[in-house]
Amino acid sequence: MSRGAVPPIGPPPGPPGEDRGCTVLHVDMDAFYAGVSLLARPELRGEPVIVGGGGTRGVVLSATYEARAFGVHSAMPMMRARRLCPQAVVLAPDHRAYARVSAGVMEVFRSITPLVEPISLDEAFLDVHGAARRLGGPTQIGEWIRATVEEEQGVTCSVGIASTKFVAKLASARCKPDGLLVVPAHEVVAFLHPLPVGALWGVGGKTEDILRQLGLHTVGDLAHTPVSTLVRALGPAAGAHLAALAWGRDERAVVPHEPDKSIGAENTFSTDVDDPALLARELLRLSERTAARLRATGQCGRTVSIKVRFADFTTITRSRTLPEATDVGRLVYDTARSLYDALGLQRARIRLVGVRVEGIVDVDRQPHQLQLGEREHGWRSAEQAVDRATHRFGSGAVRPAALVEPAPGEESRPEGFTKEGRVPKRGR
DNA sequence: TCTGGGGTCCTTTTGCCC
DNA sequence: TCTGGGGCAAAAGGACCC
Repeated sequence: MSRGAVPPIGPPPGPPGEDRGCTVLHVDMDAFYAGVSLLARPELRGEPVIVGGGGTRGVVLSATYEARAFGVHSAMPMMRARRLCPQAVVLAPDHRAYARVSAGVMEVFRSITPLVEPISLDEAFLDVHGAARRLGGPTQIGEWIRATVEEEQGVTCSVGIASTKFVAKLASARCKPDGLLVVPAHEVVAFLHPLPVGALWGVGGKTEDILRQLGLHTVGDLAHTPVSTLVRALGPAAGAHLAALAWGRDERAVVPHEPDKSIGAENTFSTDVDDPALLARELLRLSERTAARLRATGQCGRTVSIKVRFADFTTITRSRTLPEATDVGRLVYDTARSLYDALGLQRARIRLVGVRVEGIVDVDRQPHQLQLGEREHGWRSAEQAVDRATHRFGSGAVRPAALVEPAPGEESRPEGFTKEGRVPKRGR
């Protein structure tokens, strides 16, 4: 580790004391996925670069600011992004690199305070109220984080500092890229009220439409609307929540670790599928993947749900709650399959299927009742053996026979056997 | 312009029990 | 015996976030 003890940091810049009471930091990496991908391709620095799924149906995961200048942004369909910026270099995502850099960045945060709440790979809240005396004020800590992250990981980030989470988040968005912004408590309302309602966390396209029809365009408009009007239009939870946010009120604390509520996997086919055998095989693959993740994290869950998206993008879900929580892929699949069969679809054209397990608890806190026959136990042992083999030989080394058959577009060669025909080697 | 994959949270509907 | 309704949990859908 090149990093020694945290700071000493010099005297605070700017007006002294402006950041007093502003103990929440929101750190947001700038164009994170694109930035990390460029670490391996430094010659592309300064060029428009788009990171996104290949295929015909991918979307933009991230784009450099040079590409954003052409109107490209994340979640945009790749087809459109390429049309907007044909000269952009398109890179496939490298999730391992993102996870590695993210872990390094989170470690920088945790060297400041244990109160780190990761929101995603590229974003986190920090509560520095306990660190301030030791390390200097929030602004100094923010500047130290920015310098250290760039030095150690080669990517830049922006830091928003405020007394509440959501104002800190808006602040980091306002100073992007590569900036830092403090919003002192006495300036919160003046900062918020000119912003468009869509800037608020929780206001997406639909809610924005509803608010616009009420003639509400800015956060200030929202603030001066009776709560009862907002509740009628948006429901009790969202209405009351937005009314509070519009005046800068946000009680949510920085929480270091939130337990999982659900774990799942889904897949959009490269072209719509109506072959029942292929759909069943995909459900099996997704069930196995979901259960393997449950086992890897020592968790199990009681409700299995499936998601089916049709060619016209309409989406349905179906779920069933089991008598007992499980982490057994076979049981997840049997449930998913029975939910799917109950739909009674006659060769409908399907775009996506997904499998999810909800109602998650730690496996050692789940009382296990012995059942007649205990078939499940056999599957569980078998799958744990598969986990061990996967750990040693790599993913796909062992899998259900049904999954060894090629999926469409896949060559007739099991995963784990590479193009060079190499058999996976032991260990390492 | 044709929409990924991982999630969380909220609302409404439905079914069941009393 | 039939009906209404409260309370609850599960199911389903949808908005939203990164």
